Amino acid sequence: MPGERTPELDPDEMAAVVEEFNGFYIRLPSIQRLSFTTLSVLHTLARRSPLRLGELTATEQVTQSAITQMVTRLENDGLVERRPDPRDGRAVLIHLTPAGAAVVAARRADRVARLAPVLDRLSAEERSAIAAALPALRRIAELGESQNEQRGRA
Amino acid sequence: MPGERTPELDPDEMAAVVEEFNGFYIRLPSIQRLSFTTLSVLHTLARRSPLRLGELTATEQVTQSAITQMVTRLENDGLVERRPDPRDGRAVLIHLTPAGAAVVAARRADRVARLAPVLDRLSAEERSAIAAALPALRRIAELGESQNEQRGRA
DNA sequence: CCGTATCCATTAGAAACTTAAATAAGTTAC
DNA sequence: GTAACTTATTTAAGTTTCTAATGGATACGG
Repeated sequence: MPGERTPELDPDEMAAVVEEFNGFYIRLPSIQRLSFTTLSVLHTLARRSPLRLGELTATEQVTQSAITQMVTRLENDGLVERRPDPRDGRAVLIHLTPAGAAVVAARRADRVARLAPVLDRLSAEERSAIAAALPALRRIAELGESQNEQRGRA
Repeated sequence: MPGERTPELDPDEMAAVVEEFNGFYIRLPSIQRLSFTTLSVLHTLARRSPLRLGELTATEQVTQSAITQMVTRLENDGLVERRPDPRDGRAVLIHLTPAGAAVVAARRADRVARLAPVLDRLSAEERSAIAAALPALRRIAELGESQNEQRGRA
């Protein structure tokens, strides 16, 4: 049909839905022995490890002193590792260890296990609609990240 | 065409994308004076207020004592209000005040203001894909919630 | 009623964070 | 090369927020 209208994307509606969805999604994992900030650090490292301690501080909402202390705790727990940065002797590179990656993976697996049965209750059309939107959501994350890097530099 | 294949929705991929997207989305608001748990409580109340203190405890990952103390702080700040439950003399109903609702709304507005320019950089197709997926995402949140209620009862 | 369970508050102490200042080592610019 | 800046650690005191344990009031079921 010629006059077919592509659906409009309203940022307000999107924000409302995302918050609603996240309210559900965030509560999916059953295991919750680590604090929110700690999990956030591990998750950040899971996506881009190694990271300098300063870079890690920039992504989280705590002071640099707090990150230093947290990394020390995580290192004692064997979840991360400090290594020298060959390109800058002052810096420290924080690496996620296999054990640390396992924690993140376990949480992901836990979420998937609880998410999958819910997805099964959707219609085929609903599932395809979500599948079709995933690349765009991924691209938002990419665009937003490069934007934040520029914000950080300013 | 007859053999058209609807795209498959892989739970693992969805979890990966959602986490990636959330990494961006969570960091959108600039104002960050309240702790994560506090914001979570306010947000929960924004969707379903009033709530008994015990119900609030069930939704968050902290002890009942921590919720009692947090509600006291929030009450001093004028963001929530304690009122007796007419149906149960032991219980307390936590109401979100207009000031509390304003905090949640301000955060939402802040997010939208930062989200909108990123959405503008997407293609029209990407935007429609997301718009088309929103109802399904909303339904997941609904389905997941009723499921969690059953989990809570068990 | 009376015992028991439920709901919330209170207390004390622990954990994690902030601020601030001092240190140390490495890099950069002149 | 030297001064100025950066990066990270350490220490200490103070604050916030959490847990654990206890207690008090109300509801509920024989």
